[in-house]
Amino acid sequence: MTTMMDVYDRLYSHYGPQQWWPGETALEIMVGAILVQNTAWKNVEKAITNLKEQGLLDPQALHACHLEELAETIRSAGYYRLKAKRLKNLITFLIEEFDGDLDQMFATDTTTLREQLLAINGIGPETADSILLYAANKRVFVVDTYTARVLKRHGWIWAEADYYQIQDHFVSELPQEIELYNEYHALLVSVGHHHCRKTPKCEECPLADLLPGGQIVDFE
DNA sequence: CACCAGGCAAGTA
DNA sequence: TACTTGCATGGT
Repeated sequence: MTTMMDVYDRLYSHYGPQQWWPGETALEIMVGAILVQNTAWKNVEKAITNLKEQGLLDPQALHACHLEELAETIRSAGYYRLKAKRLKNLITFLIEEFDGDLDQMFATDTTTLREQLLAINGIGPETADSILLYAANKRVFVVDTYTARVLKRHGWIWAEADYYQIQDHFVSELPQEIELYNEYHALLVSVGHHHCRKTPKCEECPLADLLPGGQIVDFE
């Protein structure tokens, strides 16, 4: 029987420590979490560089920036008009509820803050949890597309499992430690980038021998 | 050329 | 509730 800890050990042995999130400040991590929605990280990097050059990686500056100017600055991240609005929604929340103070925001009870984040238009479960784990340093397990694919293709969860069922699968099996949650999600993205894509390359995957019958359980 | 990327919300029935 | 569609740039 394969446990989720076995999977972690294999991924860690193969890929090593991932040093996530790839961002300097808490604000940069939150901005990145929105910009990376259904988008390659490479496209987000240029957008964040542009924001830094424009001096926009700051709560007050973002709040003061016009929507159209913000949209042009983050153009390379794709869905740029949509994401400009989503960034504005998050910043407005930060300014109005916490006076633009991230430490004050992160001092909020985790369950309450999660509900508040989910109430913001443009922030769903993965974005909220990414912010909580990687920006706020809270003990929250992040689930993304790759995570679902890895578990479903290996038959470790039923194909119809939703976000919260997948999240519970990890939380109920693993030691509940922030560092483990942090590293595990990053490792799942890494194996996703290399192998567990829509057209998977399972041959050299560190989890290849765990496939049921050596076959991919196709659920898409 | 087609396909995909570290989602989410709104519309339809 | 359960599908479907729009959003968009940039790499393979």
